[in-house]
Amino acid sequence: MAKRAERPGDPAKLIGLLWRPTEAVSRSGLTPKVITRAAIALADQEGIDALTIRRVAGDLGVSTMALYPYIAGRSELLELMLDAVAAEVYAHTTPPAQAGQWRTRIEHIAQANWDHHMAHPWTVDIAAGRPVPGPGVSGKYETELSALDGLGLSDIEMDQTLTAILGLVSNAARETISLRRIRQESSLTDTQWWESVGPSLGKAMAGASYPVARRVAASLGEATGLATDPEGAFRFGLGMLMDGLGTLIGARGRHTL
Amino acid sequence: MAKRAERPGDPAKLIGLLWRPTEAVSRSGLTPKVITRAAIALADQEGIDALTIRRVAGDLGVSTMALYPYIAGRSELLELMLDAVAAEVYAHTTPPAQAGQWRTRIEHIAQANWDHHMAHPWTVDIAAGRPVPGPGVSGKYETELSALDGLGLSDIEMDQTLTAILGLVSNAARETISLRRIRQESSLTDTQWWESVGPSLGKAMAGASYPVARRVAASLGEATGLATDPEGAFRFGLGMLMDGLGTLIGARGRHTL
DNA sequence: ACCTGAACACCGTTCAAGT
DNA sequence: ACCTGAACACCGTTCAAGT
Repeated sequence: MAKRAERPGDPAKLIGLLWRPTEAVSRSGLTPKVITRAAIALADQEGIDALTIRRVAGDLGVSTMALYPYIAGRSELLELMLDAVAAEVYAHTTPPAQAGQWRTRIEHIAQANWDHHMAHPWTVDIAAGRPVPGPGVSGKYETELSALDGLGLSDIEMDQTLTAILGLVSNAARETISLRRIRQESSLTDTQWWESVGPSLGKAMAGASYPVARRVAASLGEATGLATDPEGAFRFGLGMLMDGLGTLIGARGRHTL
Repeated sequence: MAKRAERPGDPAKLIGLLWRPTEAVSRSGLTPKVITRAAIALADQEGIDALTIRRVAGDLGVSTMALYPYIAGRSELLELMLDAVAAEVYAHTTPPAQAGQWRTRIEHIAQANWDHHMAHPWTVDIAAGRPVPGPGVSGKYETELSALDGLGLSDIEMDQTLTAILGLVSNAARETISLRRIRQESSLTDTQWWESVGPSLGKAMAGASYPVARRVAASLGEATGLATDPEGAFRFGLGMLMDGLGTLIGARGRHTL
């Protein structure tokens, strides 16, 4: 974990980059969009740790410092990347009719975000600070809120419901992705890992006893072959959340409709 | 983001460190526990980026390389830290009676985990891979599953429900913490940030129109003064989740009880 | 047996210099 | 106007050497 001397990032400059990126092509062919595209391709293929300014510049065939006038710095580049992929989340998708079942609309949102995280795994590595004030993120937010509009929720409840749904998705995605990475790096399969850990763990745990945990872990292992099943947890959790939302909407409906 | 040459980490060695750490005190006074404690103190105060092997060694007054025989490497140290703080989550807490309301028990779990993340903000920065096979994490898991036991859920449903609850908590915690960090670093207050972003954003967005997003953002701004309210979303989401769980348990109760 | 220090192959960003 | 290269102050981990 290097110090990396990262600057906070200038919001006004960022707005310009997000909404009115320079289209003018200089002698090297660099533009904010070209750089952002190269950075996304790199992060998709090799992960966030491989995403260094030096590497992106190398991939584009220019010196490291050539990028700075176009992207301001690393944190701005990350925001440009997030906004660019956010614009694609619902691009290749036909949304369910607004007149139909709200459960279908919510499942559509959850699935699109799940697919999004799987297509761009680095999205789960970037800590969301203040919202990215760009066209991609704004359009995504508009699409998602619209699916929750007209159910009888207050504006704030709409935002909170959406946050809860997306939180469930990104949490499961984060765990799934980091499990996947560890599997790749460790060169141990899950079975091998358990074989390596199991016996010493059994001996080490000899004194202590965790009756419920032991029972649940055994059931999980039988059913999934794993000690943890983030995607299953996400689908189950989403179902419960929608059941709760149904109760809330239903109760209001009796009063207000 | 440096390459950092991080090794995957040896599971068998880790088990030993977690369950039977060397108590023998060498001439420097180093033990796994002493090192882990120093690392936690550093991460609590200065964050995960400040947690370097070099810094921990410096704080302990030894050379960098003196730590390696005791902790194996950085990734093992992180797991030792996670297990140590996991053991503290319910330590200073009186759990609600198992005979009482299950909602109370779930709220207690959620609150304890929220407090835990706030006390040790670096816990949201560490990607959970395979579960940490230590006494702290195992004890925490046992406590939490016990609170969900006997409700009529299957073992797998118990695990998935718990994952959903903890996911909601850690997601809200992660957003709250990274917002807090950005506020500290940027030296711009939220109001100043909006004043800096607002006008240029208004001009930039002139063409596009996001009617629902605009309305919801305005309501959020009025109510909370913020563009995002992770903690509110977490409490609202947890309520919905528990409503859904209640429906599920109730429906089964009618059949099975 | 335990600890140290140099070396390796990296970071993001600055600044002055080149074309 | 646009791009380059050296420099700064860092990383985790290796290995051989010291006490």
